[in-house]
Amino acid sequence: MSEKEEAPSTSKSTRAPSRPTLSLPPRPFSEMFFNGGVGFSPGPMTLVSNMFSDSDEFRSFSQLLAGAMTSPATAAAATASDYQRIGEGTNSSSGDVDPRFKQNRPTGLMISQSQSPSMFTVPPGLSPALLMDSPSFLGLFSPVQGSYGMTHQQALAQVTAQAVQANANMQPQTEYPPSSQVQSFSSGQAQIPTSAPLPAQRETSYVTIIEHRSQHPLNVDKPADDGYNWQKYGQKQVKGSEFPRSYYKCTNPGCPVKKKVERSLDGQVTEIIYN
DNA sequence: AGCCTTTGACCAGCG
DNA sequence: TCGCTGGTCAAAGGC
Repeated sequence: MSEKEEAPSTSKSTRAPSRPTLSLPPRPFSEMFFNGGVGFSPGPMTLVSNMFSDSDEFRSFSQLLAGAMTSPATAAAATASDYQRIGEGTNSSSGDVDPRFKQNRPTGLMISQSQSPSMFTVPPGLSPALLMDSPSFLGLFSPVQGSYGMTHQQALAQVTAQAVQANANMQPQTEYPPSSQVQSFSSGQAQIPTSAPLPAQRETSYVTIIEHRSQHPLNVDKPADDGYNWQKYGQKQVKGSEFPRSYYKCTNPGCPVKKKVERSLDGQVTEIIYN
């Protein structure tokens, strides 16, 4: 049961003890979402894109997440450190970027972008299930009332939306775990492929959020308790990633959601991708 | 007994 | 066509 398999011997340089920390491009994404001004039907991409625009209401996403944590086990901070690379790929100013971005998870990002149009990631600490009850989002996002019985795309959109709203709803709080629990949330701005027009159709939208966070020992082997039941169905050491990637699927009846989790040896969740 | 994890094998996509 | 890689399957075992 060791949550720790063999440490990937392939690792280039031992894990850096410290996660990249960037200041977060804060913005009341809740406003962006709900008052975006566009009577819109934002896809996850749009949502997240808005989410990470600039603002100074929040200093870091970790704060948001911290507030969103509903249980100690999920208290954590996500770092959007990789956001910067999202959609940006290697074009543009790759030169002024922390090398870690390129070294640590270039592939993850690429995968997220290109392999699964409907894929998106959500900070693990969020509680999709909790958000299920969020009328505003349901109404906003889709006419669907529940998470099941909807299309895969809808389910995806909803989970993302919920996660997003969770952040929005929780943000008022300012109390979050001490620094030991929350690593400073690094982030850049979420760079969504600019070339990709934010479509009216959410079918094609996708969002990738890579998060780094401190993980409580208790929850080491399981994905964040987000209200869904997850069954692990595979694990792989992915090339280009320092840590093994675990594959989970939602075991709730009719739930099409799957997620991939990368977790470091010390239990830190390094990446969660819902799709 | 049922659910979940583990893990090797298999398959598909891509260069 | 072949090898690599990521994702999934399914049997076995544990809790």
